[in-house]
Amino acid sequence: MLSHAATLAAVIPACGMPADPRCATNLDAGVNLRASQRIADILKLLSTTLAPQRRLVHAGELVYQAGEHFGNLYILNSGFFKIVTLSPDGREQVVGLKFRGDWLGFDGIAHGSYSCDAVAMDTGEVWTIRYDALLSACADQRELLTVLHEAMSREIAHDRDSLMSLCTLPADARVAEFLRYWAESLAKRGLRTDEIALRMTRAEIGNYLGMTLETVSRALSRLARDKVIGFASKGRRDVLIPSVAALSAFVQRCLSPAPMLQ
Amino acid sequence: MLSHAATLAAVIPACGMPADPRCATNLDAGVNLRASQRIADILKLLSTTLAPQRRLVHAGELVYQAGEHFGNLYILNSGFFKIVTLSPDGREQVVGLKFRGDWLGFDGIAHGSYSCDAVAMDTGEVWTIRYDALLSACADQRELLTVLHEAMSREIAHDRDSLMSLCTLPADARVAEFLRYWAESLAKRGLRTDEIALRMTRAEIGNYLGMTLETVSRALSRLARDKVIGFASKGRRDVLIPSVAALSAFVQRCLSPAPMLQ
DNA sequence: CGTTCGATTGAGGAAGATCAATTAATGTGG
DNA sequence: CCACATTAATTGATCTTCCTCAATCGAACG
Repeated sequence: MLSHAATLAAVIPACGMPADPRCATNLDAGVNLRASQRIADILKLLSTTLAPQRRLVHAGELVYQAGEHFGNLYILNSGFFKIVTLSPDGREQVVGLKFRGDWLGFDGIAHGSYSCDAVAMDTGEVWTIRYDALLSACADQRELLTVLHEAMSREIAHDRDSLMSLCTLPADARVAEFLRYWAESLAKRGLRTDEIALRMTRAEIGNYLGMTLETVSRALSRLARDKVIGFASKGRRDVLIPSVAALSAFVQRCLSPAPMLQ
Repeated sequence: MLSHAATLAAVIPACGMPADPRCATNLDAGVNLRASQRIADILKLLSTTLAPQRRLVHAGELVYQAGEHFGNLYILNSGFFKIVTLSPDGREQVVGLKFRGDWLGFDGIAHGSYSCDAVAMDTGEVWTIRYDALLSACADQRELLTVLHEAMSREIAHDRDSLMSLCTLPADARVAEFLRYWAESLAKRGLRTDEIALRMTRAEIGNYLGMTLETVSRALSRLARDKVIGFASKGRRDVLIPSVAALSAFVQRCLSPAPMLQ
């Protein structure tokens, strides 16, 4: 059994869902520990070399705003944030979610002004770094430039993943994948994933995933019915995720039209 | 009438669609001329300071491949390219289109290997730049670093626009917006936009826009029926765009449910 | 000249949007 | 602390959009 799993892993190295869920948990534990440590290291590096201005923000407050003159990049030390763009004709769209260690404001570099709003979804700490000061510091410290480019690269790669999910997954799978990504993000920051507090309304989730709030609600109900997720005792805002692997499995099940139970 | 339009423009300053199309054309001509010149300047700068290896690629050939070890960034001197990602479970997705002056390979910086394929859609010239050589050059020349960061920033901002289109526009509008973006991209490179050769099949366009090839075909037929686009005499691959502003107007018409002719 | 691939168009069906009603959670002022 | 108002979530019924399946047509190519 173990050897079979090992063979599978060798054949499909990029596959995110090994046969044995416990195996995945153990593997991921190591990966997440390293990721969590790396985020901490980077924050420490930035803190010591740049002495960023620290700012506490509360739910609903803006880190920066569309149209505002670009001059700073922001790094999240804690909290959860959403990136919202507003089109000229009034369409509003959540285009990103940000966690501890993530950078904000890259979109401003090219245009000279930010093209979106960055909104706190709960209380958090934001570090402000002047872009020109960062560039100066990068001249001395190559490590800093590497960190910056990695952050931008990761954002580009992740946006492409989002595009893929939007284009290829049916609604139920998109919701499951959304929860999986949220749980993964928490895990990579050393946080619990068995009970997560989505700080977004169904409408916000739906907006982010390109569907209506009713469809989100139905998808969540279906996930709960299939025991892939649960709801916390108080309210249905907090989601219980017994197994992140089960979420991945649900996504795959949506894609294979073969064995659809009832 | 004119004063009414002027009032509207004042109220909605960010609106991309002035009342008088000729006005838009004249304005855009200036913007595009500057954009075209800027692209040429950047290519010249890169060429002189980095002496990149130049490589000719033909339709269907890969610039780089998913999984390949990261070491280079690529700059397009000519041609049209698509970025394709393949998920572990076999879903294939066109996640980007690239033109002269665009950079390829940013996604590789974070992971250490590219996460997608870059495929030429016709004959073009690609410049290869070693990433570490680029960083070294950036240490001496601040201008180079600015150019690099602007390119990454633009990619991030554009990915968000794509996300917004996917999430908020109905199929017909998405196709119109796709054509508008393509035309805009050509204009910014000093190329004609009244007759454009889409080097993609309906299936590829549909994949990129998150819809089926039949829906793309029907959308194009509808656009042609409404005289927003036309088809070149030979075949229906090449699209005639008498007015880019008319494409924008069509997108807006799809969004306002009010005056739907028949 | 037939073969193949891409595009178009139609008919039917399914996923998801819209509309509407109900319930649950949250907050507010008395 | 409660009655009330408000906002969020759920669920059902219906309708629209888009997908799927299928047939036809056209262009390119050996």
